[in-house]
Amino acid sequence: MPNPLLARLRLLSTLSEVELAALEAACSDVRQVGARLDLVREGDRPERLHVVLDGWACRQKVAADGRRHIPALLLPGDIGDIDSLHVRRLDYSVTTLTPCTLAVIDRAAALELIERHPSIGQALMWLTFVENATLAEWNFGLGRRTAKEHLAHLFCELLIRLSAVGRAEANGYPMPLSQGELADVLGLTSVHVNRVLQPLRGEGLIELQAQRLTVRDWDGLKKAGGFDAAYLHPHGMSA
Amino acid sequence: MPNPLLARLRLLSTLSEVELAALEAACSDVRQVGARLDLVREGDRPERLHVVLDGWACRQKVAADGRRHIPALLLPGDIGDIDSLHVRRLDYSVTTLTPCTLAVIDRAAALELIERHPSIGQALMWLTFVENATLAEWNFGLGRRTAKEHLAHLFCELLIRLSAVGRAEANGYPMPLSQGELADVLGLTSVHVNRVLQPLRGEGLIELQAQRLTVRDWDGLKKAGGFDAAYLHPHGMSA
DNA sequence: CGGATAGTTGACTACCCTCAAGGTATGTGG
DNA sequence: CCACATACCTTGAGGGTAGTCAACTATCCG
Repeated sequence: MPNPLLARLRLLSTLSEVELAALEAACSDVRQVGARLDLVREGDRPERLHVVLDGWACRQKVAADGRRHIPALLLPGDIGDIDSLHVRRLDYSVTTLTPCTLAVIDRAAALELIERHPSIGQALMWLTFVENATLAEWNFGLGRRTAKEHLAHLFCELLIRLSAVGRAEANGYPMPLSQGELADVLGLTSVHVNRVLQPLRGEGLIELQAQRLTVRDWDGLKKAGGFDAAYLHPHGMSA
Repeated sequence: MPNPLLARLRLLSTLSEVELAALEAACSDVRQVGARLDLVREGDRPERLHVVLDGWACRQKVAADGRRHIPALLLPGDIGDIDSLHVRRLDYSVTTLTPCTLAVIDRAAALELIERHPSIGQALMWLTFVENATLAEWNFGLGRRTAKEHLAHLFCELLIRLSAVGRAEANGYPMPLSQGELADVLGLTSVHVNRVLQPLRGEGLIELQAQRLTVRDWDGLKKAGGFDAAYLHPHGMSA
């Protein structure tokens, strides 16, 4: 199975083959883990970075009273805890949502890699900027979009992101999240996610069944979510 | 007037005096600008970085129908558009909220500075991670906190951030945002901000008048907002 | 077949929005 | 100095989106 982080950076960054090979070598410690498992926990002092090679994971924050929020979905090619490089205390947990294949990189090894290949550092910084842009877009969704718009927008984002790493077909993709997990992404309750899903289905924009989302009307879905992919920087560092 | 970005990095990063001096030299192009001015606009191809030396600015996104959201408040010591380093199209505008003093750094010069001093690149990456953590915390506020909790949380955050750059006293700070601007941060309407402000005043947690916020009961305010400063990484890169 | 998890629906509630009006503060020009 | 304009703040009434609580159904698995 090809490494989706490499596939992504080969297409989007300006890294040379030598640098890509060095990064690939750093991803040699590959592990399989089950679903619903904490890879790191809020408050941990991070010593390892986790690259998602296959499966879905998320960052999550849980308040003292149990309120839960998911500020990031981690898809193949994403680094779950990239800030472990320079931050000494994590303020979120990284949790698998499905069984995952991960590459685990020692923090010290990653820092050494960046020192030897500054371009890799730049590529990681670029990834961080894209995450930042995504977080800002989610902010807008949480504050200024209706639940229906927000959900449609999320479905659009996931199609673009999964396509970039070869995990989607033209008209759909696997959707392993429960309505409760979608709610924790969107800042809603599972009941309301269910209710908002119905008009999206009824208007013929999507189908969602058996852990699989089918986009029936891409233009309509984009319009319903006010979606513009620019914030995902789909053309990479140099465009 | 001392450079607040330097003050911050002197305290929080592991930069040497030589590196700090190099960064200071890069900040030599200082400009004064008025309030409510766009420094860069959504869609721009960025050629300059803007460091806030004094005054308040923000990142802002405006949808086609006029809905507005502010995903970041930029205080002295913040870099308004740090992703200009590696991103070729901005997906937000940077706008001044008050008259500001700015240092303007040419993008190429900044890249050269990082190449010569990799530690400066690491410090900037750390700043980006802290921004990221702040964005994630705002996400939680937008999705999972009530309006009153969210506003209290924001007031707490601003006290910590302004204190770090010497712009707050022990019990308060200048608050130049109108209720409408606060609403665009919190994903509310100005009417509701006004209503939520009243219990915070009535319970003796804060005073807010004449563009100045006074914290009357810090513990109470923290409790009302569920505030824990850890996400701001107030002890810097190495702690 | 039994148990657990997830999805669906209904009734009721509440937080926040919309629309509208009036009040206060500040600045400007005559 | 006053008249006026312009923001911004405050308050009220009514409505809509999303939450809560609860029950029922569907699906998956051992």
